[in-house]
Amino acid sequence: MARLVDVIEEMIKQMVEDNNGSCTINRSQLAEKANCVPSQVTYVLTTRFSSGNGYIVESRRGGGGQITITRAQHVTSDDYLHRMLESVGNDMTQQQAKNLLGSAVSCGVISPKTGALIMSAVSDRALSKIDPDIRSVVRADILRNAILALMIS
Amino acid sequence: MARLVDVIEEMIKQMVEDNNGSCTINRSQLAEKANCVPSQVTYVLTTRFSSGNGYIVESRRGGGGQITITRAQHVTSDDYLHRMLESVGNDMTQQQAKNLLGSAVSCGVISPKTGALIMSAVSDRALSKIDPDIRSVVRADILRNAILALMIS
DNA sequence: GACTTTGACTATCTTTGATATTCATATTGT
DNA sequence: ACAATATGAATATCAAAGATAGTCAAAGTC
Repeated sequence: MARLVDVIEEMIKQMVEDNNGSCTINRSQLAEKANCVPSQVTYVLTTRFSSGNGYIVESRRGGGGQITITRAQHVTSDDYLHRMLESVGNDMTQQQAKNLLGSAVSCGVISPKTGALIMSAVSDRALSKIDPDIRSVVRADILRNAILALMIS
Repeated sequence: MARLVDVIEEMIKQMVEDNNGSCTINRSQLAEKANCVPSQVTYVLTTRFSSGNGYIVESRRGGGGQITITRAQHVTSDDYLHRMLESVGNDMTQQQAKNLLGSAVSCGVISPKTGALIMSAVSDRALSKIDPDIRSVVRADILRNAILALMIS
């Protein structure tokens, strides 16, 4: 029942933490360990380790190819918030928002309370009255404003 | 004949109460158990578990999708810490400690920074020099003392 | 008439696999 | 030797299939 994405996410995070904030993996090997196809690893990296989530991912193909995941060192909260702001695109699903805020919370840039507050403000429930066609766009708007408010205060 | 809404409402409330004020369900499974269509569950959640009713509902679609219902109750930090203290038994594994602290952090009772600090203090890594036979017992001791310190401060 | 029940359709997230792209190294032609 | 090419070994991409939950309107019930 455990989702593959969660398993792989946890494996990578563990390796990063166990190794001073950075780790290098072999995609095929990790896929084998997690018992999945290699592209699943790529999926996890794009959905859970984007720059918006505070990680830098570099890779190389070909013989001896590899992927390096580094937890970004954010000098200041302001810096982090700026990057957060940039990573909010034109639209954003609930899940994407959750990931983004969760990362900010786990980095200590915002408090859990603040994270929960913002999350509740951009949840599908809070926005249920909005036409689903534009909901994700509205969510992105609210999120950008919230982040700006954090930057000012 | 009891109405379906009431049956489902009761089932969910029971689960929430049985599980420390929060439970996670699978919509289809619950619908099957209640012998109804899945959307009926959604209907109950909207009409009986709205934020106005003191509940927070979060959900996720897709594979492994789920719905989490949380009773929003006001518990003082001190209450929480007391319960935490009680739940630390005679011994505690690293994972149990992680779960306990994670919950406290996500409830906002302690900051992520504090959670990480305590976790590092009771990690297997920190306690590696201790005989594995008594490690879990020592961990529980440290944890109890740490929680007491939080309560006093 | 208000609330409940149902089900077809939609939206979102995950998993898989086929194909494309890139890189290192071996091979070949001159 | 050198440059060009072929080969094999990785990773990236993308679309289709699968798995859930949400929406909405019509039908049913009290």
